Amino acid sequence: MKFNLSQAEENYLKAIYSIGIDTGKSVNTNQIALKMKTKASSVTDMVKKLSDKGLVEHKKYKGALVTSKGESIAVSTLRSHRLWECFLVDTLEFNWDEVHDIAEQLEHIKSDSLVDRLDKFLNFPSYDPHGDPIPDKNGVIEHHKNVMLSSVDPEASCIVIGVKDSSSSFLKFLDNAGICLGKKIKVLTVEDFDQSMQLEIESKVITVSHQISKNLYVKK
Amino acid sequence: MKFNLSQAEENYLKAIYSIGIDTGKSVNTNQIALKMKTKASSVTDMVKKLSDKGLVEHKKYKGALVTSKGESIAVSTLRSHRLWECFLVDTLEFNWDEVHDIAEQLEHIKSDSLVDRLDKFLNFPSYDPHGDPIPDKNGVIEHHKNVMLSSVDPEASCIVIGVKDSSSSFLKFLDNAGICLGKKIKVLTVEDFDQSMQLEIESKVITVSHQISKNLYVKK
DNA sequence: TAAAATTTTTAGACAAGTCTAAAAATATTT
DNA sequence: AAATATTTTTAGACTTGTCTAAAAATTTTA
Ligand SMILES: [Mn+2]
Ligand SMILES: [Mn+2]
Ligand SMILES: [Mn+2]
Ligand SMILES: [Mn+2]
Repeated sequence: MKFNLSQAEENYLKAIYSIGIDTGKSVNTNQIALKMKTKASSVTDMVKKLSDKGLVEHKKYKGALVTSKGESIAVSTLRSHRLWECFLVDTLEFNWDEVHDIAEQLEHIKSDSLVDRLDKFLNFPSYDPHGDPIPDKNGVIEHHKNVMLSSVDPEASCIVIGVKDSSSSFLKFLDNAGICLGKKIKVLTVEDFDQSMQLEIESKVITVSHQISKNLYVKK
Repeated sequence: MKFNLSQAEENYLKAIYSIGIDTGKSVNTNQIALKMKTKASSVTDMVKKLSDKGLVEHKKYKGALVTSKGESIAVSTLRSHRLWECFLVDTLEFNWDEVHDIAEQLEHIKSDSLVDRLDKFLNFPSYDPHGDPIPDKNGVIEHHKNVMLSSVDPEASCIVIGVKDSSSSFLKFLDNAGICLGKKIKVLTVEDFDQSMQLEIESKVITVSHQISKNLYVKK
């Protein structure tokens, strides 16, 4: 079967797929509505449509999950999104906080070979500018282990490998704080009251809220 | 006033603008319908809408013309289209017959600086892969003089500078015939009956129909 | 210039995707 | 196990862009 999906359908599939990956469970209507910034009733309509096309499995009142066909479409949209983000940052020299909304449009361009040629031109990158893994041509994607800065113990050091939130405001905050991918962070203290953290970054000390620390992926 | 136009609106504006440039006269509903591959009634609806927005001037039963606001949007869509075609051919190494339909989608991506950054990355090209002039940042566009191969006299020589038809089938024919931009062509004879032409291209002689010769822009 | 042909517009319908408000089902409290 | 609260679905409406068929205007022909 040949799938020529609308942008809306692709966006919903991506949302259902990624919430499903995060939680491991069946995805609720309201969770989808929240992610898609739309109303539950619109979600119900779309889920029905995707279910009719065999792209999601849906049990009334019990939420939805992508099928394998649905997953492969969602993953290829993610691949396209992340490669375009690489292009925008590496080739066109956008800042990492400017590219998400543009990639949100570019990911839907229909062409048999466009994304693969882009991949080749970019020299087959493994991660996008926000540290998210890029699926390969066959849809194989590495799932990283989701260690957040918020779970690092006092005195321990780690390296920033990704951001959970790609919003412009969060990324601008990180720019100002001197935090970027690959940067080494040492956790000095964690405040018991609000879980805010004192961090040492290149011999400067700063304090960040839990809101910040739970949106940064780190390793080691 | 801020214009956030739909893809359909941008495509109609481009069509009305380019037919208007070609003919110099007010553009008929049926001409637009033909170019847009749609029905006259749909054109009437859209022309009304564009007229309400002040982007075209329309007199009932008398056709439409873009206003200066409409023209500047049409030209900036053309600029985007042609720069993306350059990118696809020069950077991603597509053949010139593969890029039109992809650029038709890419031209509608909304971003304040994307097209200008692309322009810079491509080193400010003046022509797209089909020989069409690329408007600059301010919407200034060179209009070339439209000399067709079909109007060249026997014994005269000329150089191919553009194609009027960007369809894949026409461009593939040209590839097979060894005709590309910059190629020198000598007209040997013109058949009186069907205006077919005998051409000499790099010491090979070929015959082409009027259909072909009237779709090639040449100079000298 | 009147009849015929053509072009353009109107009228009404439809599909996609969204929304609000109300009904139905499920989950949580007591 | 009811009563209450929450979630999800349905019902009906709206927008955008399209279509067919019919009416109206314009142009061409005779
Ligand atoms: Mn999207
Ligand atoms: Mn990203
Ligand atoms: Mn287009
Ligand atoms: Mn072109």
